[in-house]
Amino acid sequence: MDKETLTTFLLNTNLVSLSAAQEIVRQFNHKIIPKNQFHLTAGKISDQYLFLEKGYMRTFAHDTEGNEVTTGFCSPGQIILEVSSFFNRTRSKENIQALTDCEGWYITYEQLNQLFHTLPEFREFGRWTLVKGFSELKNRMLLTITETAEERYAHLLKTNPGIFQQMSLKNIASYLGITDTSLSRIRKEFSKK
Amino acid sequence: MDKETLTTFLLNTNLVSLSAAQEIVRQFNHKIIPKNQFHLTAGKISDQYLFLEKGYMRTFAHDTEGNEVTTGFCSPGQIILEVSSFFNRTRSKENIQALTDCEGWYITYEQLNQLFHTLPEFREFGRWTLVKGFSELKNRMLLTITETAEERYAHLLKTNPGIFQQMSLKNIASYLGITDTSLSRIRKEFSKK
DNA sequence: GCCCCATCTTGCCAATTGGCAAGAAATGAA
DNA sequence: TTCATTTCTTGCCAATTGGCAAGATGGGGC
Repeated sequence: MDKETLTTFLLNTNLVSLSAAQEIVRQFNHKIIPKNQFHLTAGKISDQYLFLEKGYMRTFAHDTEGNEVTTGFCSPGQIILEVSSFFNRTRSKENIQALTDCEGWYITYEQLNQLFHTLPEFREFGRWTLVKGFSELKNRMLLTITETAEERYAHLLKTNPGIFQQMSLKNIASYLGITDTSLSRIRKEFSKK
Repeated sequence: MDKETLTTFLLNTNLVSLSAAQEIVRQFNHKIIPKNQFHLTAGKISDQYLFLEKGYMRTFAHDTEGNEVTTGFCSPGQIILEVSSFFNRTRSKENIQALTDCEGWYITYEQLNQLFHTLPEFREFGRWTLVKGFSELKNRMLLTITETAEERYAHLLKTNPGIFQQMSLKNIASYLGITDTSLSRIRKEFSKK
């Protein structure tokens, strides 16, 4: 149980000094989430700003017909939270579930604000995290409305092949915005090339 | 040329006091953007944190084949910037163009950071802005991958009918992720109901 | 080993969307 | 007004994706 990975992560952003990183890291608490358990459940207020050290998670919501839709995928080395719920203190519409046994470090909303207040460097880090998440979502949005399902599949396969080891094809299909039937067919066509 | 709308906007968030709002507003500079002119051009670094007081704008990017894709729509009373470019000081991939004669108030990146540094209340406001943009994009993403083009059209018509007065159907089509031909057909079907 | 259950694939057909080109309608300039 | 240009609609057909149900596959428990 050491926080080296988190410290390295903070330092690699080039936004926080070593001494600041150490002070930040001191606040984080250890967390273990066994496979299939939830880090966050829809209806609750997201209150943990989590750094995922080991394992994989997915986020999912429900569409207007009540079907489960995978909205995101979390790999080790990422900050994980439901932004809107966490910062607005509102009930989350999303669930965050462990796909494998997971391990990480978290602080509460209270602790985060305390750190934001006392450490400008951590504020910078927090902003960087938000901006990064925002940009990635924007890229995904552009791909989604401009490319075909097959192109989106190819793109995912190229940029994030690891997903296919962790998440069922059904979940990947809903993440891509298609049915599992279509994904299966696309994979068949794709493997011929 | 007065900044009342901006002041009201700040106060309505319930995040800034009147005295803080007045101090913030003092920093903003007036800006006029005639119809069809660009507020931001792809390749440039977004350096204006703009409050749009009058007029409408759209943001657009280019897909992998080089086609123009409308990625967003800006109405009066919104903060307008290319988040990633502005905060990371990187070249924007997006353009922001006036659809009508526009008028607003802006501060530079430099000024924004100065205000963030001296006024915690403005930091709160800045965070609120980012979180709001993020949540809206997430909602749009969920709609995009779960609903049909017709449902997305109906949704847009319901939540933002004003767009249809400002933006061409071709631009609205690319915003919805379909061709103008399909949108035309969808509108025809839709008007029968 | 065997069975059960969830996941994945496939076949059939329908619905949605795209591509292209021609024509209609609206807009703007002179 | 007239003309030119852009925008929008429509017809035809092809490609993509969905819905459903049956069958194949594979992993976990006993």
